[in-house]
Amino acid sequence: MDGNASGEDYENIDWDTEDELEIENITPSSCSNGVAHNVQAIVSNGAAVVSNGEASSSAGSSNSKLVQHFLGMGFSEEMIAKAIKENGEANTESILESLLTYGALASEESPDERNSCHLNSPQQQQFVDNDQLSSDYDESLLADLSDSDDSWSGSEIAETSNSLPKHEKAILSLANMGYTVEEASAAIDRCGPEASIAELTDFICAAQMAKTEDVFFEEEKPKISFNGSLKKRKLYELEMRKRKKRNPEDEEMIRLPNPMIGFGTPTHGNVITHRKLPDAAKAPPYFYYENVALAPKGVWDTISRFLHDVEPEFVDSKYFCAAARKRGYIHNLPITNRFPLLPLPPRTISDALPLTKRWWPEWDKRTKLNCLQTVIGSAKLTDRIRKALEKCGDNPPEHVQKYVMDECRKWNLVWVGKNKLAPLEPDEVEMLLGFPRNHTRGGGISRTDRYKSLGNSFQVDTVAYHLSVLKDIFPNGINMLSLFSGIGGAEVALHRLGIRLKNVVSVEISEANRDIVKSWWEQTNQKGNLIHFSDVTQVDGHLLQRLMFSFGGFDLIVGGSPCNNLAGSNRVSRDGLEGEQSSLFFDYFRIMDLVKDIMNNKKE
DNA sequence: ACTATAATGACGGGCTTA
DNA sequence: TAAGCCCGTCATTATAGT
Repeated sequence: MDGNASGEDYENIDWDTEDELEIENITPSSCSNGVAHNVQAIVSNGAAVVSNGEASSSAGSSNSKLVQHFLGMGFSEEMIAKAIKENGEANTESILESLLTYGALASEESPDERNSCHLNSPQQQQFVDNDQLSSDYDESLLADLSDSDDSWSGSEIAETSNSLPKHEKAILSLANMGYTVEEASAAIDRCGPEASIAELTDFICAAQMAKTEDVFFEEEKPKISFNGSLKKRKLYELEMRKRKKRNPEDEEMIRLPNPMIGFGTPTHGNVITHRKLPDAAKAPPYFYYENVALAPKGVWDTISRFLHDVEPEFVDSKYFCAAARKRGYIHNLPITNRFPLLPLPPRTISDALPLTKRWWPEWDKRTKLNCLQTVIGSAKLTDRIRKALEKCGDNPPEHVQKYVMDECRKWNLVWVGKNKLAPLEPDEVEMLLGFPRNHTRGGGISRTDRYKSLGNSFQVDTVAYHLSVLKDIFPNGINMLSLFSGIGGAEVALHRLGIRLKNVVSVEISEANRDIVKSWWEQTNQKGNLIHFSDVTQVDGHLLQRLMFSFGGFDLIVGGSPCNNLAGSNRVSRDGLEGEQSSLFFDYFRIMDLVKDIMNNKKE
């Protein structure tokens, strides 16, 4: 994947021009009402803010890359600037060390210093009065606000008793969210008794991160590679185990369900109809996070802990279509009255690919395909298999059958002729994943890249089933923040559900993928606005604030962060959540937290 | 002929379930 | 205990484009 957040290619990213160009491409087709006009201005400004930020941290682009890197880890800009000044730009390790030291020192410093080490807490971000805005815009803003307010007023509200003193109540809620009492009270000590739960969780997360890094540095001081190593993961797991020992019943490892049907599927029905969300997860907006289910041990525990301790819903898409796809979803959506996309997709290979039936030998017992991945079997492979089969006539001996079946399962081969196996065609993958035919075709994308983009995508029917509950909640449509959009699985799902897409802010590193979504957007005659950005690490509070200000906040944040370093088929760099690409999960967390903060401040 | 892009093939292992 | 599964990476080779 060209998605690579820590490479040298940052220098090549030209925010202003690229984004303005993309906006310009969109605006003419969809700006009949002035809203788009506003958005254009806002996005341009947003980009300008980003570059201003880079400029203000002085000393050019490599510096800003550095700053962004640490911002991404959750340190405040002031601290980063300070650390860079002390250590110089060259030595990232010593900068990080300084940053962590500041964190440690802060606890003994004066109260004023306390807030400076908060993770990502936006400084007094508020919504300004919108006198200067056009009436069009005003209307849409109000409509949106009432949308989201309505939707949340009905949800179950806190059951914490009012008799408790404030700080004990806070400890209680934090404990409910899965933090230890020590962590909670330390956070309250540091942030003060008046601190909001969000502030407190921010602090705890920062502390946890720092702690993990600390262990790493203590034992590995000499040469550290920044892009997480296996050792780093091992140490992280060690830390997990230590924590578990300290508090055995508190830190239950997440286990995968069998059958993997989450809270239910269209065919299994809703097995679970009620769940209790942690308080912190009840606040708007709705969020939906996705990643591979079979991640290294401890990864889902960490992801869950960062996402307000919401339990993952593990679902295998083989219950929705003809191909397996084991994924975990963490979301705060209601789970009653879900409904599937119609028509229901074929759920066996022979129904999905009828032409294969004729050639399917009786000794191939498969009815479902395995997970659709990013690479396919080669022509040479299927040629070898054909020759092997031809040699032994109509009834291949056991060992040949086993050889063939092993390859079939490994490469998801299907029968297309006598003794002839073939990998799936890209349009067959599109169909299995629930995308319109030719969704990824043309526009300059190579076959190889089509497979890659598709292999990295959502299964649309599965995601749509989960998101279907939004249809009643937002009859007028939604504003969505789509992180790691890929080829637009969430967008397609919502569209097929008949949920209008008002404003979609989409962040996707691959230009080919952005083109795919853009072209889908045009072809489906979307009336809303599609706003593209390329790099999640560059999405900051200012940008979000401007965007949200323009259309009244997000109703939904969707994202599946990179699985490269989690996926089982990665033999080279399965480094866990700290891996080069997979660590972008922390940007999902960071951005979600920023959005929540902005939306909550707005209400007060 | 040279360059850029696309396709190919070699590369295990951690973890779960039966 | 054994079988089966997995949103992958990288260097090399083939092909397309000029």
